Amino acid sequence: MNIAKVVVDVPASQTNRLFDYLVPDHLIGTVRPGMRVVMPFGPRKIMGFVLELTDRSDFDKLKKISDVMDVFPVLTPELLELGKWISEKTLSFYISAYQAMLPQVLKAKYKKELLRLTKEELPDLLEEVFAHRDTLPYEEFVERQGSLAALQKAIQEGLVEVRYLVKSRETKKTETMLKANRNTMDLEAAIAELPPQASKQKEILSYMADNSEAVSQKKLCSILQTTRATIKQLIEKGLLTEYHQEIYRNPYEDENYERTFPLELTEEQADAIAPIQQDIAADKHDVFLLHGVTGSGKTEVYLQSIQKVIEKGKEAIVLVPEIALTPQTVQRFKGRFGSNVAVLHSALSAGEKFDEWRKIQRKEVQVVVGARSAVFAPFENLGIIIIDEEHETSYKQEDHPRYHARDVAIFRGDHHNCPVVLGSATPLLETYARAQKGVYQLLTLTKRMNNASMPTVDLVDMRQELHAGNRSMFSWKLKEAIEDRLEKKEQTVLFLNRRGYSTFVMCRDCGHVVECPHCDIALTYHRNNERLKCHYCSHEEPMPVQCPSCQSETIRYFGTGTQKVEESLTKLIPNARIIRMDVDTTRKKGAHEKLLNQFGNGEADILLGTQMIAKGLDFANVTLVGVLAADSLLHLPDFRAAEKTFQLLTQVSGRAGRHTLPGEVVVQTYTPEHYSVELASQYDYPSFYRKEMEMRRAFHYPPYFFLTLITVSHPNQVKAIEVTKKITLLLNNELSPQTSLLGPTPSPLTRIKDRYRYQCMIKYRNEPGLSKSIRKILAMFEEEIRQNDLLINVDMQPYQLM
DNA sequence: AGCACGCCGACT
DNA sequence: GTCGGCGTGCTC
Repeated sequence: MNIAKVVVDVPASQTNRLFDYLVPDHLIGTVRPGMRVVMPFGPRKIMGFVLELTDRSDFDKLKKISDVMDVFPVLTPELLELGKWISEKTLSFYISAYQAMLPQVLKAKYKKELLRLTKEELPDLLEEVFAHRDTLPYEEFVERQGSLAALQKAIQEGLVEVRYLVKSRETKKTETMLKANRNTMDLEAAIAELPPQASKQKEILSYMADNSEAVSQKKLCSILQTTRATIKQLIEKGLLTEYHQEIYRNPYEDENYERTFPLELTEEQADAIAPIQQDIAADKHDVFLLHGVTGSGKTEVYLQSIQKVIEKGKEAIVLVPEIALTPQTVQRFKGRFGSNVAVLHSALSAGEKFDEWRKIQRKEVQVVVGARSAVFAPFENLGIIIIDEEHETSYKQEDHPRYHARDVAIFRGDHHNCPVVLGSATPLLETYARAQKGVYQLLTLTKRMNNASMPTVDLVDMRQELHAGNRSMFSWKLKEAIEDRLEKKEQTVLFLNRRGYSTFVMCRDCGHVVECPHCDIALTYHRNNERLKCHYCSHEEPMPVQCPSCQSETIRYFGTGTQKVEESLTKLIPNARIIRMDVDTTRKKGAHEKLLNQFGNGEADILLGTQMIAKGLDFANVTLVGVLAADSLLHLPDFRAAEKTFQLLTQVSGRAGRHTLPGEVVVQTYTPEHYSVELASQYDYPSFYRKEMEMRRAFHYPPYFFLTLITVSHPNQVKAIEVTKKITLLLNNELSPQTSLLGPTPSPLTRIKDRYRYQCMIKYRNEPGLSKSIRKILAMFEEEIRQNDLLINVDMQPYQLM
């Protein structure tokens, strides 16, 4: 078993296969599958993942592995299998799939440097840049414009060597620990020997005499109000020793989580949890859809299922949408399971993420709560996987590998013989359809906890409002309701859907809209620095004083950004205290949490925000929810527009009246008669499901048809169209006649970063050879992709069509 | 992806 | 002659 099959860290189609390497004698037994290794690849050295060890190879000139990067495998055998499956399913490279499973810091960092091999003076041209150093970073050689010819000559003559360094980015945080050097008797003696003015030193020593265990320097300083300088003197006198101990960066260190205990389940909850717990007990894999109205206590079902898993000595993964991974959510899991929980989400620093990941790897926790990528938690004894808010689009990764966390969860659930629970108040249509067909098992919660009723929903037709002479963005009804809450000292959540309504800049004279010079999209106005920004590339420019087209000075920003809503709200109800939550106010680390805490403490009357306040918020004093523009999603070119509208309205409404006070929802809309708006106001998911399924069937959309989206992009528009056309024709020959091909059509955003984007949509019911056909076609364009700045993107089961 | 090799036109 | 431009092909 001295040959390793390795996936190399080169994301390219030509290297997307296994390479064989010899394991040198001193590494036999050390190198194991799932470890990262360093090995020569062509003239350089790179990182690779060992997939397996064997004793034979078809290749006769094997090179040797140069180094191992890990003490323990970072990928379990299951994850190695899973990676293969993902890359095949999503048409990505193996290496990309494996990288996606690991924390960022385990990605290799490459450095190239020049190494002097002789003690003698180098030729003038080289010595100039070397400046008598033994090593020289290669970038510096390039920066200082060193002579390539002189370098090549020196390498041939054996004076200089190019060295390739492969390093991992991970760092381990350490803490300085202090220990007394002698036994207690000696310490007393030492205290007596110290000069009388060394009072602090004496204090430290007597503390050490009282506490036999080692103590961290940080702790000691804070207890005794002293500093490193004093401690250092004692170390120099040989009375104390210091050493460094590895510690975890603990992002939740300062927070005290109040322990919670299992609540008594309602009858509905008990019925729902029973089949899940049966599966856990029997090591059986099923996929459950837990369909429960907002506030029906889905989380308690999760918590008590996990409890059973922990009792069995197994592990649990809980996925939560990034946007809902708030301290409130974390609190619920930490509160029940304490330090047995690791948390993984994007607000953590790279080092913190790595530490949380390591707790999982070392089996120091049994529960992980995290966003999409937490589905790869390296547990080896999984007992349950839970995906909360299953319908959320953030579970689909939007760049390679374009995996869906649900698919990964089901793969792992099958591998570990454990249940997968998908929870939602508004399941994705595809999911509900599978539950109807019996592929998934449906569990339903129809009632809210505490016998709370669903808030009443008032639809306000904004067209009538306009006819009646109200031109503001707040209807009379909403204004009255807000004022009423102010009087009663209750709170209001105002929701604005930003998409399609962001602030663009338009000239009132000629109608000219300021667009990004590199993308086909209007620039967004940012008030704080009076500048216009593009949300797709990094382009930024100052707010024009005159219209660039007609020189008129009546150029203004339009649309309804949260900033603008805040302004007019302040005008309308001057005494209201408002907290605004959007991308601008939550950019800083911890800002999100701070704002929510303020609102929770009653420091404001109104919480105004975008998507990020739609989910998971639970404040007892909120009795009014206002939706400013319910149909802003409805007119986007997306077959899920109606579904997304229904989801959003339901989720937002769910924020009101969750506890003892009854809730009310005011929904402002221009299309109150649309079935998604109307049925959401009645909380009627089943009717919405039936209606929407009819539409999907009629227009050949999921779940009746599968979709695959191929996007071609190129700086030259004609080239992009041409290639898309060619691909469409080729596919047409390959696929069955029942499959429909739409294309070439321009992407909804035709130009991004100066690249034109055209697409071809494949709609199919049964196309077993599709991946293979696409692979074949991609191979045909391989050279052009490499040389001609052509990009072809394939998304199997796309979510965002934009 | 990187990197070497090799072939060609443009210079000291 | 040889420097450096880029096209071509390989990496166990």
